[in-house]
Amino acid sequence: MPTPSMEDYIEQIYMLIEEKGYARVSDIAEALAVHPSSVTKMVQKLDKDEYLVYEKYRGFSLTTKGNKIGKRLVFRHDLLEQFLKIIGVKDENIYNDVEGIEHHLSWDSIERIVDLVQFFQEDESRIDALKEIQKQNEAE
Amino acid sequence: MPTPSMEDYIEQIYMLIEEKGYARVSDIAEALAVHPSSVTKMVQKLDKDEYLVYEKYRGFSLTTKGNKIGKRLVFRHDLLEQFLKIIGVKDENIYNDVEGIEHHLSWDSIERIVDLVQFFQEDESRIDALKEIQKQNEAE
DNA sequence: ACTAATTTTTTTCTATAGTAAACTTTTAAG
DNA sequence: CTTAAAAGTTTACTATAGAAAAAAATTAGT
Repeated sequence: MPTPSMEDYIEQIYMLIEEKGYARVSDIAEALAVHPSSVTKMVQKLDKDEYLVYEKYRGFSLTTKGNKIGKRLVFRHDLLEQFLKIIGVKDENIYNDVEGIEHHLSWDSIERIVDLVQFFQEDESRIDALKEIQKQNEAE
Repeated sequence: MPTPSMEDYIEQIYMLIEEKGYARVSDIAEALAVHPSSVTKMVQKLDKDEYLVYEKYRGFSLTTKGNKIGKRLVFRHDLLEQFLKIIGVKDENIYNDVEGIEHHLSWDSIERIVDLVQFFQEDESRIDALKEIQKQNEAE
């Protein structure tokens, strides 16, 4: 099982590869706001654990295992962003909150949140009712 | 700002004091599943940061600051348990998930979850509608 | 093709938080 | 009131993850 930090890297690498076809150390460092030296170290660990294949100075690509996990991590991340958005969390808090919690929820909880998002999407009046409660509570 | 680990200790100490009037190193160690030596070390740090007053071998008690924070942490923990319960997460996953995420949500998100819990509590048919969606999704 | 700039890697260092084992203090039993 | 057990503390060690600075490799400009 990858650690939370390993998950951050796998997720980010997956997204970069999806978006640009490849992932470089400096892109990852930038996206995760860490130093390139930290990226190199982690990439070496991810290679050892077979999430990717690493060739010094030449780059790396996800293994089947890494790719499969990456896909799930991105799905989970996007779901949680959607969820916080729906319940009215301010945009400026969403990224950090998702970043913090995504690694700590069981897949049971994730599935329940899938249902919950669907619950709100399939009948917009539910969102309105929630907003109404928020307005009430805000007033106090 | 306390780290996630510090929050765990403050929260646990607050609960023990509420429940029994005092908190001992061994109780905390037991509750958090760490060794007594880890508790001593952390208690010393919490004393240095003025969340509690520590007297070697004699015990400790929360400062006003520690008490105020402890109260909020326990509130947050209980809220998140309620939330996961309502959306149908299995009991055996709730504790770990809450333990994982509680330190990583902004107070903005916490307030939105307060509203969400109220949304479900104030009209039970909403819970039924959610359960209906869960049944559908489970079938697939 | 050569050198300068960029990118990546290595090495050494930091902080947090936990453990094990030895040690000290407190408490409780006789 | 002494001593054994229990509770708590210290010290030295571990792992994870990140940073700074120096070194190495790659790439880009001329």
